[in-house]
Amino acid sequence: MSAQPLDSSEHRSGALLDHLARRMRLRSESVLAPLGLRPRHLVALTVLRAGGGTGQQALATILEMDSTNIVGLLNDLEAKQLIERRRSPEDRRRHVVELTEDGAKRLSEAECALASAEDEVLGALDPAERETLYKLLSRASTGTAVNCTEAICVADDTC
Amino acid sequence: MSAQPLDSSEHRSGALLDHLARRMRLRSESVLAPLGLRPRHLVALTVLRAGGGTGQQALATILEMDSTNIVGLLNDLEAKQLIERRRSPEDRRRHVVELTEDGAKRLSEAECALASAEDEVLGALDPAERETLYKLLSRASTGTAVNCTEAICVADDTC
DNA sequence: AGGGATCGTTCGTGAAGCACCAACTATTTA
DNA sequence: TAAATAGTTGGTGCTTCACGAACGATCCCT
Repeated sequence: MSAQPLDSSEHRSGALLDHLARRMRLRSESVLAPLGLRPRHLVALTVLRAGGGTGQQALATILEMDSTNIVGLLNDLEAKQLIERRRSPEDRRRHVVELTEDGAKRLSEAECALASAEDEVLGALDPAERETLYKLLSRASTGTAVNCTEAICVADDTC
Repeated sequence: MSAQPLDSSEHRSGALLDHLARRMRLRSESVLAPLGLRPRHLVALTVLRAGGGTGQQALATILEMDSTNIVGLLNDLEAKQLIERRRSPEDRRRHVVELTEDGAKRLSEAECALASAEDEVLGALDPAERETLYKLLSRASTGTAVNCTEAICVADDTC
């Protein structure tokens, strides 16, 4: 699928993506530590916010992680009461994972805390460009557009 | 520097960046293996192509890696004759690192080989959007625009 | 009711990436 | 000459991660 041949000018984003993600992650770690979160957790929470109510096998597919490793990740998050696992009524084998209120709040806090990190890494881009970047990344990461009705960053003082 | 306060709508790209980079990296590894390269090598080569002729300490700063680990990375690349270390005439302590012809060629090959991976990961974006993404990432990663006079993918059959 | 498949879970193992420290050489600079 | 800098080497330990094996619970099909 998607055998669309690109034009002659080949601009591969892979390495750049990797590079920027690394730089972002390095800064994120120190900022996120006081919140008890790690970059991976952030990714998971973000995905959950975007497409909540997924079983954790589906989550494993989205995050492209081994399902056994998903368990540990979710254990962390559940211990902190940022997510909830509920058994699906339709299929009681299934654990439906959802963000709790605390989780959404913590995610917003984390995003606020990351503002300075992002300013550093994306310093060369103006706000409009960052918004464009966000939209592109968002579309790419979910395959479908993520409706932006969340994350108003109501949280605390740091913002 | 860059204490520009963002507007009210908070869209943090960090997690998405991480997510996409991971997906890309997973696919890249298998594709790159036959070329004897790893994603990290690709990143280094890409940075070198963009801002060649840097000392390796500067490289460490750009890549935000420990300089001791840079050495190993460059050793790999030099052993494959993809880069050259030359002593700077001005400061003979310094090793100026530059892409060799082989290196540029190999990089192009690698980028071609990554086309399918990128198609998968960025499948939701059309070519114009990918180009936009590339430009944004490129600007962000170097701080300044990268002149796009390279990587015409002259290489081989796979492209 | 029985049998096979599926979801989540736990445990363990091994490889890889990476930060960090310490020591050394060659070279520049004060 | 002494101190600082660029690169190199070697080692140590932490963390992440993929992968395998086994298990209970549950669904689905016959």
